[in-house]
Amino acid sequence: MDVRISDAELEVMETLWAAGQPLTATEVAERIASDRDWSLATVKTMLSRLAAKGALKHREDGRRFLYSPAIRREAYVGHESRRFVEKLFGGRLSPLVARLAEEDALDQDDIAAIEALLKELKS
Amino acid sequence: MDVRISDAELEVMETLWAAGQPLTATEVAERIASDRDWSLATVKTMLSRLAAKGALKHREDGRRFLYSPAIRREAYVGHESRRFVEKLFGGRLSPLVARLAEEDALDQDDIAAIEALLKELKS
DNA sequence: AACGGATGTTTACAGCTGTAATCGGAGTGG
DNA sequence: CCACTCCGATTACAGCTGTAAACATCCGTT
Repeated sequence: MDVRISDAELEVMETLWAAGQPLTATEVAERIASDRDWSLATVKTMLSRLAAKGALKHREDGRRFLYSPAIRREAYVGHESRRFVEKLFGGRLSPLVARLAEEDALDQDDIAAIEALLKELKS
Repeated sequence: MDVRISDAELEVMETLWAAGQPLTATEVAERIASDRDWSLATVKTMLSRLAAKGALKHREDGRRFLYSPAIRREAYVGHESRRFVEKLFGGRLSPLVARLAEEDALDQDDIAAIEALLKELKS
């Protein structure tokens, strides 16, 4: 369950998560082409590696495969977030908030959203 | 200025940051030995790679080197934090807070600390 | 039946990582 | 002066990453 996904692989996962339905390799490539500048071969490599890692599964559809995520985005993102906060901030979120605040990486909207979340938590 | 530091290398940087003074390779190894189980050779490799990357600098002290960080921890941590939030949360911190909250990864102290920080920001 | 296109699989290859062993030069005790 | 030790530098090597080309196979068309 501890699937590590590289930056490039993540691009493919994001595409599948965003699609909300199984996609063929070609479809994935088309949707990624706009951002990154990958050849179809590269996308296929990513799909194979992700399948090998168990991050996605594929179902046969005649000649081709239909790929879909095998893990939920929330689960993956939550896992990575805990890892990150653990690694650099001793597992506490507040120092991260402090650091980003210090660097003016938080806008008013973001701050308000966080406050609302925390207020919710206390009730 | 965009120094990438791997997990293992980070262990060495943390040691130097924590030391607050230049250390020899042997000293670094001693201080790390408790956590990780690295040979002195491995620590030396890390020091060389970090020096090559410009993450640390060394000064000659007779026959050996005294190593010290070339970048400040706050700068590195801030950089990585922005990268991370950018990569998984579209650059906004609130969704990260939401995710961790959802997974009960925030304790009361942490929450209180964050609220205090944000309150400070608004004044 | 042969050919070309679509598709997954295999192979490629350089750079980074984790983890070290080994080499070569300098200083030290005898 | 010589063997030994300490230290940085060089070399090693497998696994992961980014990026892709080549290969094998099947399907539909000519």
